[in-house]
Amino acid sequence: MSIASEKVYVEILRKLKTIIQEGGLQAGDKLPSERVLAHLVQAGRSSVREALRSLELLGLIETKRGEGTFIRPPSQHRLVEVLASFVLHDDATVKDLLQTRAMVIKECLSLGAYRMTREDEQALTNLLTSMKATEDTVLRSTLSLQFQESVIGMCGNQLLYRLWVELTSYEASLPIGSAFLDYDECMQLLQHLKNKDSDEAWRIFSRT
Amino acid sequence: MSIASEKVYVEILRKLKTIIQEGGLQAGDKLPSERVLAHLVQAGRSSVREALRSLELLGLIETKRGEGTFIRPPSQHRLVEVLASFVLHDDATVKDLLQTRAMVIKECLSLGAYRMTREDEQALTNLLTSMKATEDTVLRSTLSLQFQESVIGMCGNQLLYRLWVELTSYEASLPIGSAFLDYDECMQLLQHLKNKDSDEAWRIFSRT
DNA sequence: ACCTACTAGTGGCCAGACCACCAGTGACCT
DNA sequence: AGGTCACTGGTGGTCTGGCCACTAGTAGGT
Repeated sequence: MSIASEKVYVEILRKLKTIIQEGGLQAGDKLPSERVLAHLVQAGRSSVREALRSLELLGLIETKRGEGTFIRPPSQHRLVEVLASFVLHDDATVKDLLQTRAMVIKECLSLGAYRMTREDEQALTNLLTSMKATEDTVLRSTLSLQFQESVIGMCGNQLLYRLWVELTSYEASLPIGSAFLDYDECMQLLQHLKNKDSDEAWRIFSRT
Repeated sequence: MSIASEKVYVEILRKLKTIIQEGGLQAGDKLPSERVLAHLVQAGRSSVREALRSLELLGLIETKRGEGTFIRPPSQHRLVEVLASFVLHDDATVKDLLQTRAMVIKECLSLGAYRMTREDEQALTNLLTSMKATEDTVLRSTLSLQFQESVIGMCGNQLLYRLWVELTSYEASLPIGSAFLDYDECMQLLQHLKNKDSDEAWRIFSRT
């Protein structure tokens, strides 16, 4: 037993993280099987499963019966969403989340406006034309989200980007939700970014 | 099996939620034992444990060997910690970290400046006098940290506060010099906050 | 009245079993 | 040679039963 007699599944989580890091595993990669992991970590399979289950619930990994366990891309995390589903209707918490998300967006915009390259511009423009072309509302909202994701990503700060992803996945699960921007808004957003006017860009988000 | 042949532990989570709601269980209350739950939910104990473990990782419940499982108050939820442990350590660069922390501080200051009460002011002043009184450098830095912590906490956003805590503690573990404020800086900070001048307050932090 | 030892109940952990499922493989038939 | 199909090994999904360590309450002794 370790010095601190820590719970086994927490220990496993830690070791799992080092396994992932040292193995250089990326999103989509396959983890060792539960039985192998149990042997690697010198623990029972059930303990390994307890650890994996925690991660699965959070959307950090995905398990497929008959195939294996795979690492999920950050865009599929459900950290905030899960917590929110259990802590119901806490107004203060909701306010905190929305407030924090707003802050992240604002910061990403002000960083991104000055980092936007010609390629970024082109990619965003392409998304816009795709948006205009389609009538499928589902596809439209997907593109809208992709547009936002690209804009946020331009900030060049991986940490902020992932924060935004987590917080947004929560907002999307809200009944009111609707974190989508329509075509016009996206276009204006792009224009403001071209002008490096992050304040105006932010206004697009805040006026909903 | 349910219609969608959902995974048992997810089903258990759902039932658990209804058990909590219908039982009117509050923070601090004790849940049924794992064996009882297994019987209630018509599942094996290991599946129940997998569900409970997920909740424990998030800090939604607390398990005490020999006693039982208890519901935790929202203030002890571990959303940020878990998020940080998986988002922070792998690909987060130092630049991202500092940038994000700076943003959190800035936002907390601008929120906090307008929420500061007489009590807050008094508490901060007390900390300042303690700081001035001591010569012990260790104690001084502790007080400095406490001062910052109080300032950040005034923003009234638990999420932001905990983000700051995580980011700061992580930053402190880096070889980079840490961010303590000396007595004079704390005093100026307090003065700016009194004037509700969050921009000037922020300058104290950013000039290091 | 106080301490002690016992007991029942709890979570912590594990080994093993069986199932459903998937992918690859090889034999078989055309 | 090409295509089909049953088989097989490996995987996660789940349950059972067991043993341990720990806690709190209790019955018993002093």
